Amino acid sequence: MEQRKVRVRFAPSPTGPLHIGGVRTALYNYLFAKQSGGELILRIEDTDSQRFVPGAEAYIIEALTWLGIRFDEGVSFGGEYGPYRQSERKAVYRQYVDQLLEAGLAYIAFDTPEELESKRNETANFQYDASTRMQMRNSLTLSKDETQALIDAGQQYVVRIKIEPDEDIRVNDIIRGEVVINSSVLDDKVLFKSADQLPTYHLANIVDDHLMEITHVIRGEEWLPSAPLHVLLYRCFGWTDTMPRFAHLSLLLKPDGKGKLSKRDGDRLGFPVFPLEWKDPVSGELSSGYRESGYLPEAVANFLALLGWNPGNDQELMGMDDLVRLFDLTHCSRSGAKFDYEKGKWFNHQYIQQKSNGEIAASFLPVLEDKGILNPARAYVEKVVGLMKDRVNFVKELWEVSSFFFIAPAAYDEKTVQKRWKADSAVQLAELAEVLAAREPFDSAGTEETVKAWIESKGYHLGNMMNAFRLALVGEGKGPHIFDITETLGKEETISRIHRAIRSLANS
RNA sequence: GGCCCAUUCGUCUAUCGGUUAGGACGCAAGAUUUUCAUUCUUGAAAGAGGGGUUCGAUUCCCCUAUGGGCUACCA
Repeated sequence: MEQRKVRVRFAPSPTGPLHIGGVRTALYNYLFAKQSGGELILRIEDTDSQRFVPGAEAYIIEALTWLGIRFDEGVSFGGEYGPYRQSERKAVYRQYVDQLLEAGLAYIAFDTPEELESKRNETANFQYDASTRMQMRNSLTLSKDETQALIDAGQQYVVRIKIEPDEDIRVNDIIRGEVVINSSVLDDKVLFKSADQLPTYHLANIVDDHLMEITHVIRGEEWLPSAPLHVLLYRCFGWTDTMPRFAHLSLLLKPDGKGKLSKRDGDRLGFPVFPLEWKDPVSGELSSGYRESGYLPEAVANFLALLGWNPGNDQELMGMDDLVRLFDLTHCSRSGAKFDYEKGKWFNHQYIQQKSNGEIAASFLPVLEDKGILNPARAYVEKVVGLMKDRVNFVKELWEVSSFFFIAPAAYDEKTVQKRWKADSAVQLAELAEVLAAREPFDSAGTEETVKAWIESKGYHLGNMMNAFRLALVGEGKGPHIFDITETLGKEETISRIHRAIRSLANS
């Protein structure tokens, strides 16, 4: 068999923001293409003029770019096989529809939507197929002249594929193995619509995949039932020798309950189901995105990759390079994966730890500005980040745990005061302030040594002393190592906070 | 309703006939620590049910149940 260069495509419909499941499909296509040294193509399947949403296409490109998914060809990326927007390929499809018509593999049907509707109502399980098409109004039941007359009269019609009954159609799926469906359960699907004079997904998909020399179709499980129809279409066109291999991915399911993950689950359960924030152009409704929620793209990619695939061992933390190297379609699971948002947070935590303090500080700066901390010293922010980043899942959470580094406590946590502020705390801290004033340099380890030696010489209780000290610096009973705090705050601020605490807690 | 796909800890999953059924998230406990976290250690936690095939089934086959998808002039 001829060795063709791997070419895969991600082919979304611009009907709204890209769903996280779609993002995963795009990611798998990307990983597969990269590891085989192949090409990834972005094709926009906008053959449903009714559901077109402005801005969706740009959203899709921005989202995938953010995640690090790079296309080699397609809408906005150029290439030799364009145009890559199906609405711009009308003439191409018409030509292939005519080819099918001439070969007698498809036929013209005049039945109106209303007629079909009433047919479906009066006949249970009505299906437009070999068993019923001879009772309908189409080019099979009408004479050639009658058909032509109707067309000339401007009568609207669709083109349907003529499926021969009673044949087992085999689809070889990389993930699922051989799937057999009898052609009798398939209906004579519409290939070309009268309403908008565009092909349906089925026709456009096969024609484009063939023309664009696609070698592997990696798509969602929702397409599995129509895969036999697609196989049949390749046969009708005589393209079976270059028919792509199929891989149908299991779906992403709701974390709780039943069904596949939907837009509403995000709102209901409080996590994003879209990569980027999206504002519906009509309703104005805002849907949250992973990017705006503080996720690192690497974390999202890693998390998503593992939802339905695994490297065959225990490895979980994988950067894009690792994923490209390890990805394997045969290791994709056949069953749907419930979306585990908690694990997604954990991945983000891991990737925050991997980033340098400088990088995290850069994304923390806008948060600080938002909190009124204008133009903080960059080195100071980086130092704080280094001390605090292992406590957070998201950059924005850094503020909650480290605000005391930027704003001296104005109030002191009541419970902590009761527990940690002893009768002699004020006196002891005042003495401590003097010891600190004399200490030079003010580094963490050296200061700790000095203070501990002093406490011991005075016979003070170490725990009581330190806890009161912490209360003075932080305002509550938590935080990093206390001398890391003093080093970061600096001598002047440290001593100032001690006096401040004494003033307001002296009577406690 | 019909057709198709699936079914291992709560969740994501490993196992490609023989394992004390492994890992991770989450949860619990302990250790470390002047605090809160982090970290580390430990623990609880699974083969849907029933038939086969086999010396032996989580693994292969069938049935049932359950879940999911599709069933449009939507993709």
